[in-house]
Amino acid sequence: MRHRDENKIQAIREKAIEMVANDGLENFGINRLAKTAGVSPATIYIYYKDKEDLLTSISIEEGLKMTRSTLKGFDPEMSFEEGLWIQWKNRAAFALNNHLSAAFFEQLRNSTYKEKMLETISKEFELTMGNFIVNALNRKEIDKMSLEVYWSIAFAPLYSLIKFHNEGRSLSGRKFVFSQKLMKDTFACVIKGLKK
Amino acid sequence: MRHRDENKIQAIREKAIEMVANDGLENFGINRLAKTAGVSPATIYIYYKDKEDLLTSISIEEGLKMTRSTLKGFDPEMSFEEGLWIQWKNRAAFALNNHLSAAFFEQLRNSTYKEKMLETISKEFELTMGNFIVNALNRKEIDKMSLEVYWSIAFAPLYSLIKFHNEGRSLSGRKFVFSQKLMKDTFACVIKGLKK
DNA sequence: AATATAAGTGAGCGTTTGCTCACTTAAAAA
DNA sequence: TTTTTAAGTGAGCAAACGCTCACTTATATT
Repeated sequence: MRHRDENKIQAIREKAIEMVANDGLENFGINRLAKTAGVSPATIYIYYKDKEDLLTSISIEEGLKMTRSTLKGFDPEMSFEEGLWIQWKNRAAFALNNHLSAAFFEQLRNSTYKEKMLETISKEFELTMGNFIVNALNRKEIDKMSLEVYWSIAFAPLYSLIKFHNEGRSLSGRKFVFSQKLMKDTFACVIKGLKK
Repeated sequence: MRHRDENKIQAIREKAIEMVANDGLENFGINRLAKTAGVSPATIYIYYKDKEDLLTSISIEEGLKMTRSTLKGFDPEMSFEEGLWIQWKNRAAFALNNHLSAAFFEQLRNSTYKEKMLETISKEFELTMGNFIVNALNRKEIDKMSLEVYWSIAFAPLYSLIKFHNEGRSLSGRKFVFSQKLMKDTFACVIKGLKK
């Protein structure tokens, strides 16, 4: 039996991420991917059932990477402020160091493929985060709120900053640059709003 | 000279929005749109140069509708809290009453078409919002911060709530429902973080 | 009624799409 | 060394794609 060529399988994954991140999901195609990855179209179908399977599989892998990276050094028993700050730092670092992965993920999160991937990924998030928020509640660090409201206040601002950074877009005249100080200031604002 | 049939032109716009909102940008096509709108493919090209022109034109129109709707009854001279709250209410109302428009806009905002549309739309936003934030600064209602940071803290949480609502997704077990009370609570949190 | 002009069309163009098939190649098992 | 198995391929299919063209239709102008 012939060995699987790990270079090929990795080229497929890597180029798929690159292409979706750079040219958008709406311009992504299997034939183009095959050509870019230096592989026959048929080879892709050895590893993935179809286009949808390829995109959802890769997005789940990348999503889990991102989630795990975000939770590195985090413990649900931590104080609310410390725990949230670690996640902000981790998440920002991932976005800056894995720009293509993050952009790919963002594309899929806003597409018709989102259901399958979010189902898988949010489970990991819910478990850890559910405990964290319950602990913070018990210690009376924050007010009672649903997980969705919590997410919207605690994480949405960070995601927005990252998006501004990635798009290189600026609302004001000057170019927007993501700095540690800027993140810390924004975090301070968010924490102030959340804390009792 | 024959008259333009407003029904046709409107059907094209309407169905384009509907199709992108429901099936995603990656499944949107001109032939399909023509069939759905009850029109010849060639007719579409009377009104729009090509597919890109159609999508960007419509997205700019819808985006301006949304922006104007959000600023209804708003005045940059208002107190910070009152002004921001009006925008929250307006923006939420628009999202709930114009679900398809909002979903269409969100699809394009996360695609390769975003540049052209955001360029046009954010101008209107910047002017009004720039004044508003400068006024709040002068009155010492908030701390100095860039427009991007302001946007990320003041609006990203609301957009996140709306997204949860539209996706019908729930992180917790129960289904997430967007209520006036929920919005008010979230707003209180955000204001608390922003106010001096 | 005749003419001019722009709206609107259906058939279909060349290309690209997702995907398959008959086939070759590499390596383990016999 | 031969056989078996799965990896990997290039050519190419049917369907869909974006878009155009020769044409018909409706209305304002002459």
